[in-house]
Amino acid sequence: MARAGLSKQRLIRAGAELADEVGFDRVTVSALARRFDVKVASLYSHLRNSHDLKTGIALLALEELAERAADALAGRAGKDALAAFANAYRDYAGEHPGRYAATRFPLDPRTAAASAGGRHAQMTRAILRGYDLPEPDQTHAVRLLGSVFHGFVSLEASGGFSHSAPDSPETWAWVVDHLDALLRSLRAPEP
Amino acid sequence: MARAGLSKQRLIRAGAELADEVGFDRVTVSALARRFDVKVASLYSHLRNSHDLKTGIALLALEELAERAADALAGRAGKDALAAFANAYRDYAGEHPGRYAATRFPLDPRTAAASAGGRHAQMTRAILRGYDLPEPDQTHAVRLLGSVFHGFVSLEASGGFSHSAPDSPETWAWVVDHLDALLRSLRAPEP
DNA sequence: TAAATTGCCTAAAAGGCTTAGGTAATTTCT
DNA sequence: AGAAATTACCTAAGCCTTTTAGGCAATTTA
Repeated sequence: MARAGLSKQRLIRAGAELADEVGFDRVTVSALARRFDVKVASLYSHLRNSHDLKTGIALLALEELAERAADALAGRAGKDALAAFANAYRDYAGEHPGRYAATRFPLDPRTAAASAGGRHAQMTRAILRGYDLPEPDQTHAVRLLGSVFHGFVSLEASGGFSHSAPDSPETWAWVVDHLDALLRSLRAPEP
Repeated sequence: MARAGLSKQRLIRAGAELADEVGFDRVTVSALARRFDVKVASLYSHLRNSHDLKTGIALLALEELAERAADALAGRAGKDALAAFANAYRDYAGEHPGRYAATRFPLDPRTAAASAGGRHAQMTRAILRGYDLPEPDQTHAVRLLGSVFHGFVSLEASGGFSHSAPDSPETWAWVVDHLDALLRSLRAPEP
């Protein structure tokens, strides 16, 4: 009997595609087995359990998102960097809704520490460096940006903005604009 | 045999409690039946299906949250109203994490239209009235507030802010403060 | 080519969702 | 109050997902 050529990597990758197609919370070991035309139990040679699969998808998504954000940030500073970073975030969520949802999958502390999650915070701080904020404003600002980006993307994904003018890209630009203004207003005074 | 005295209302109420205890996505018809010491099939006289139960919990939560927000808003205006509204939101999510998660359950358009969701948007607009914003800034601002509140609460719930100083209530106050400043800066010029 | 490993299989248990159809408790009507 | 109608909960059964145990065949290694 020919083998299907499964591996943890391939399964996680296919799981991510499945998530984008049907939603992260509908990703199931069974559905994945069907996709490879293989019996369910076969997947358990590669995955400890269903939680393991979801964790894998989450880590993959965090990695991809971090890479996109890093690319977007390269060679930019100030508002330019802020906008590029914000767009990388929103675009990724738009193109890969299931993967984006996966980035919210709760990771146990050890896994989280080894994930790309830290790079996200690092990049946000890098953007803020251009605004030269004093502590503790900088930390507050990291959290504000995280909240706005995640909140916006998440409300947009659940259709919150879809039935009223102006359309949501317009609001997105407005939000980035005013976040920039807010951050500029916080610049540390010259010594 | 004595009856348990089930009803759709009671089931949804108990489902909401269960959600707060174990998480909204772990709310299950079976668990609910166990809680009432009744066979699973019995619940199907009161609920169409599991989706129906979750929808009910979502509607309950939206209702409760709207009521709290309305109470918080009563007799306040300007920054005072903004802070009270924001706190109502955050406090509710802190006290009732499962119910809060339920407010994000996707409702079909007809159900959503009949829900308390509309009142939330109305209240946000009421707060903004105090800032006297021109259109389309007002709509953008409604969305910004929604994004920040939801994003913050959601990141806080998933433990995003818990392992670093300053603590998250401090950031929350800071965020409300600077949102107020942002909104004030947008006030329509005197005619 | 024989031995060791690996990849996928069958089988089965446990738990969740849902429907169909039945019996006992309660309410309503006479 | 007693009969009739309704309601509340039950048993039974089918289907789906997760997970474990143990087996055989394909592949890799020696």
